[in-house]
Amino acid sequence: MNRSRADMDTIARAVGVSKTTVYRALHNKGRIHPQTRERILHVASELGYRPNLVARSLRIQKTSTVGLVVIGLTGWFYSHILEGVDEVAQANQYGVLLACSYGYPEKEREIIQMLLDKRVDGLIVAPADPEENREFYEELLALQVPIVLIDRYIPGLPIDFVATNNELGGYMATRHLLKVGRRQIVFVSNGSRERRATSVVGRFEGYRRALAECDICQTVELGPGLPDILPEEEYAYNAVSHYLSQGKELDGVFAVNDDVAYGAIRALRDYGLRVPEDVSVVGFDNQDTSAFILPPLTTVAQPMREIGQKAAALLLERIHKGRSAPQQQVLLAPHLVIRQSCGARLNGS
Amino acid sequence: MNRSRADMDTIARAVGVSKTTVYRALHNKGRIHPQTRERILHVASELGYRPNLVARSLRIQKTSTVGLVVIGLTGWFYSHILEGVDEVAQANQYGVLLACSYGYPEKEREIIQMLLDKRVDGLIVAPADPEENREFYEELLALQVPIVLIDRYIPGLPIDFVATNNELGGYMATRHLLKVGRRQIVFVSNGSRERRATSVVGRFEGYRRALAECDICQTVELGPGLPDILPEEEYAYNAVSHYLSQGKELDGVFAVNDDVAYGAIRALRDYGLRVPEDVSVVGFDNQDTSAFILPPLTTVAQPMREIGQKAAALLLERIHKGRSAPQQQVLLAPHLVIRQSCGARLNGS
DNA sequence: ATGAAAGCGCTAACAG
DNA sequence: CTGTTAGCGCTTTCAT
Repeated sequence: MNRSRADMDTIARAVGVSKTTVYRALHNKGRIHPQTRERILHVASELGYRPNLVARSLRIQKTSTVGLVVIGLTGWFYSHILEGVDEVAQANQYGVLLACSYGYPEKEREIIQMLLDKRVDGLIVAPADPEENREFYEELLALQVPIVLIDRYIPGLPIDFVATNNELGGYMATRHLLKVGRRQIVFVSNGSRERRATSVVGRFEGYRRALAECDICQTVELGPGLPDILPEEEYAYNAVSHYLSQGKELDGVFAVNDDVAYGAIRALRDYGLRVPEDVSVVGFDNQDTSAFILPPLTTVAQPMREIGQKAAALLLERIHKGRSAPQQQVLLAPHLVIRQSCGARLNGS
Repeated sequence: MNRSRADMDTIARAVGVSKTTVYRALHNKGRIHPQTRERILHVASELGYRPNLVARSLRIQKTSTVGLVVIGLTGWFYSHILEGVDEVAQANQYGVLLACSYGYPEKEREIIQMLLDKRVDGLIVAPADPEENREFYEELLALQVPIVLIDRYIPGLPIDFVATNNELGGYMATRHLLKVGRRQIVFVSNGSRERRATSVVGRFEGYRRALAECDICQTVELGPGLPDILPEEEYAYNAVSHYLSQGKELDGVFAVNDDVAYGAIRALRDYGLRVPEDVSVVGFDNQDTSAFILPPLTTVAQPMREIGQKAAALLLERIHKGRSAPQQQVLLAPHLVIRQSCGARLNGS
């Protein structure tokens, strides 16, 4: 880190003025003689001066850095969220300190502690579990740490939060399956750890509500119980295959995300069922790939990049406005992208 | 940032000792009376003391933070690299300051400047362009900034670098196509900006070499020239469709990555060509999805997470060992994953 | 075994 | 218009 070329003091000495004057010249603040300013600026660039932001941070008690903790990065979802956060952070001259919890609540705590020790100005986090770290978040709240949750929240805690309206998404997906005449619709989720996340729970609730509206009270869930194996496609493939091999029936699949849908479709096919003729399937996320597989996947699109942007914007607002302002819950609307995996529209793409 | 509860001075006063003693107790350094130590530790946790890492950084001239700049995060590739970096960073108590260049060389410079101002201890970067920022990197080199490049390098500059052996990957892919009897093999790349990257150039070179070995000197490249439109699937779809619509022929496709392969396959199908019966295609990256689409995609797998890990490890080594040690170029071996899109093995997965 | 004091590089209040 | 001084919270040298 010792590579910086010169500090303000060096410049001051070189020009023959005081450090304060250099400061004024560099920040164009307060009265300063244009000539002096020029000389200073010239020498500064001559010496390749660059401000030491850690010194500044220490002095002004603010780092212009936000901490971002997510479950993992390999999925379509968080990648996009991250870009959204990055965009607004860059636009506001903020840095982003990133770390993954990989789904472990205790790691999440460690990471956050570390970020706090590094004195980030605020935090954006996708909590690994809705319950495990409840007390921890209560403490953060008490400490007035600016924080906004994304994708998942901690029920009952007044923390700002931005996500897709997952319940609505699940409802829309299921309604669509119902509309194309399906009645034996199963919900395929992913690993059991993920299953507890409020986002997944929301999708399931939407699914349940839609079924209930049609007087179907039995919900069938595939996934939990199986060993947690990534990749998601494989997990789903196993879940659906297992269900089918027991002689159980289904004519519709609501997959918790597109990757899961791919795995489900493959399992159906391998079992001799045609999609969409025999079974309709709808996914969640609208990955780019979903428009190009066969059959093109009907899926619930959520505005991921916007979640990231909105979360960052909200956090910056919190950081600047401070403790005031009540909790904000931003729920972004999902929308259904109809393709061919449900048979609703066998042409088009 | 003012939310910290107590500093060393507060503790010192509370216990009735000096700041230095508190320091010794907290770090368990030097001689200190066990009793005093206990008392200090107790009061510290009582007060919820947390070290101020920015103060420490200023003092010791080291931030325990690395800067990471990538092109974008929405692809399979960088997501995985990032997790690799994150893993070893966490294991070594380092933080990761992340930012995306989105492919713009000037943004890349700005970002790096900002990271340097924040005094990161080192940088990991996937340079947007092999030429545009050449001088800039020469300066960084002169300034002795610890830096390792990933995925793409700047030809001629002695900067540490870790990536897949892309030339070999391209060669393996093309050899395979040749082996299954294909002779009219086209290379489908993506946007023209990306096309300049050394990783893509490498794949192309491997493709060319394999063809040359079979006395095929004509290479055909699809992609460059078309408007740069994301998503990649769509770009590839257009490129292949356009080629086909001109009445030109092909019996093999080497796609620069799996997403491009999906788009290509779809274009072939829509044109009435069967994969793998009429045309063989091989991709690059081995995304999880590739094993589940139809036909399962034959593709060149690269060890992405390892690239991230290795890059981080190499950087930390540089940071600690300093200027010594010659440039290191780490090329990780790719391997071919044979599925069914080439027809070499119509069973299995 | 403990303490005093200096200083990392910057900002900001106060004086002139 | 410019300079002096103090201090952010920590580490480290030198005394005691």
